[in-house]
Parts: sequence; C-alpha cells; structure tokens
Amino acid sequence: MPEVEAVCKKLRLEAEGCLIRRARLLRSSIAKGDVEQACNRATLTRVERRGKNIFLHLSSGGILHVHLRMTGNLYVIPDYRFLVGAVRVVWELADGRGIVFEDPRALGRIALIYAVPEYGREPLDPDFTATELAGMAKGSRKPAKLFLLDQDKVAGLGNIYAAEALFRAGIDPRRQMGTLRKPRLEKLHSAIVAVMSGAVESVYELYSQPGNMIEAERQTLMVYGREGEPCRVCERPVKRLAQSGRSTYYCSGCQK
DNA sequence: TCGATCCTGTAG
DNA sequence: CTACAGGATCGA
Repeated sequence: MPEVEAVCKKLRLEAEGCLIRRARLLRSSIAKGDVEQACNRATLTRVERRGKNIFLHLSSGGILHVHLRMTGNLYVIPDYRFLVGAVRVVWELADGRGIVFEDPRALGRIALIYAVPEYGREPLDPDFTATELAGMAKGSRKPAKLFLLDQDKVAGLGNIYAAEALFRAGIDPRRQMGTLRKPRLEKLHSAIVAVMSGAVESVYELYSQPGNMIEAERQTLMVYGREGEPCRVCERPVKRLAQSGRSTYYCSGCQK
C-alpha cells in the first residue's frame, strides 16, 4: 500500500487532468472490459486509492480499476513512443508523454468499472479506531497475521507491514485474533497506524530516487526478510514460518 | 483453512 | 535445477 500511495501521488502531480489520446493494451489477458475504448480521447480526471487499489477516473464516465499485485508499476514517461521493460499497457497522452503500466510478472490487473467498490477500513483514516479494530477482531479465529492481510477488515496491509505491525505490537503471528484483549488490540491499532504512516512517508521519498526502492526500504524493517539475523531489539535470531503458503517473519522473544 | 493458480525473474 | 517473491482468487 505505501508503494501504491507513492504511485498515486506521483501520478496526480504529473498526469491528473491530462487528455489521453488513446490506450494500447499490449497484453490483453490482464484487462477486463474494453479499456481501450473507455480511454479513447478521455481526460484522466482523478486518481484515487483504496487500500492497494488504484482508481483512474475518466471523463468518459468509466473508471479503471488498477491493481499492481506483486511487481506492477504505473508511471509517466516523457515520450510514449519509447518503451522500456515489460510494459503491459501504455496510455498515449495528447502532450506526447505516456503513462505506462509495467509488470514483469503480469499478475497485475486492470478492469473497466463504473463505481468504486467498498473495502475495509483505511488504516490512515483518522476515523479508524482501536474500538473498531476490536469489533472486527471479536470472535475471529484467524491467526493474527492472516487477519491483518484480510482486505475486507483493514485495507492495505500486505505481507511486509502485517509482519512489522505484529512485531511492534508484540503479538505472535499465529495467535488467534479473537483471543486478544483490548489493551493489546489498542497496541496493535497504534502499531498499524505507526507502521503504515512511516512506510508511506519513506517509500514516497525513496520512490523518486534512483535504485531499488524495496531494497532501501528493507533497511528500515524490523523482521520482514531478516530470517536468521539478530532481532534489532533482543538479538534473538528472527524466525520464519509459513502461513497459508506465505512467509511470516517474527521474533519469538518479542512476540508472544 | 489449505493448496493451486495466475506469471516471470532472480537467487542459491 | 529448485525455492521463493511485495497479492488475490478459486475450489476442495
């Protein structure tokens, strides 16, 4: 989500209000609906983010729902005729620039829709409270990590920041969500807000700099991707386990 | 609540 | 060669 937010901010600055001459779909399997038709001579009126989802509002009335998944990226290039890398879609702007959807793994998706759907709570929305989190947690038998990945509960937490938030809150990722009591949930709530707002800031800064953004962001992480390395707090080696086929990193000393 | 699937790239 | 990767969805 921090990356998605960075992508949206950049796109708003550079391309909001711009006229799209046409869109070219270079890999049709990633798109649903007639994306090319909807973009034809349409203005990009607004760029909106909900969780990890991007919504590109068009003056034609259509909305492009873009999901970057693992390796997708969306950015403006100076000339739409010069494409580099795994470009799946290019929007040719009237001023000669282009917006590209680049995605080497091609897991990202674009769909033409007409209304923005509902998602879970935005962690950075000031209305998101610990009480609300407690309400969602109540009765849930899901392991805490999987609960945090559920986009219908809190929208935007991914594998990295779910692990980081649990570390900060001192919660074992396998712990059943419904068994956590209020004080601990309050701690988790503030951990989520702190982790996400910090990440949104640092990723946006790194986003405009050369080099691999994720590599730089890794330096700031407490547990994610650090299996075997000493915990930055208690020195115990960071552990890794699989939950629903995905890696979870945690510290057995700090997380109970 | 798993595992497989969608894809490709990279590290070991 | 195998394992793994920031995500979501589907069917068992």
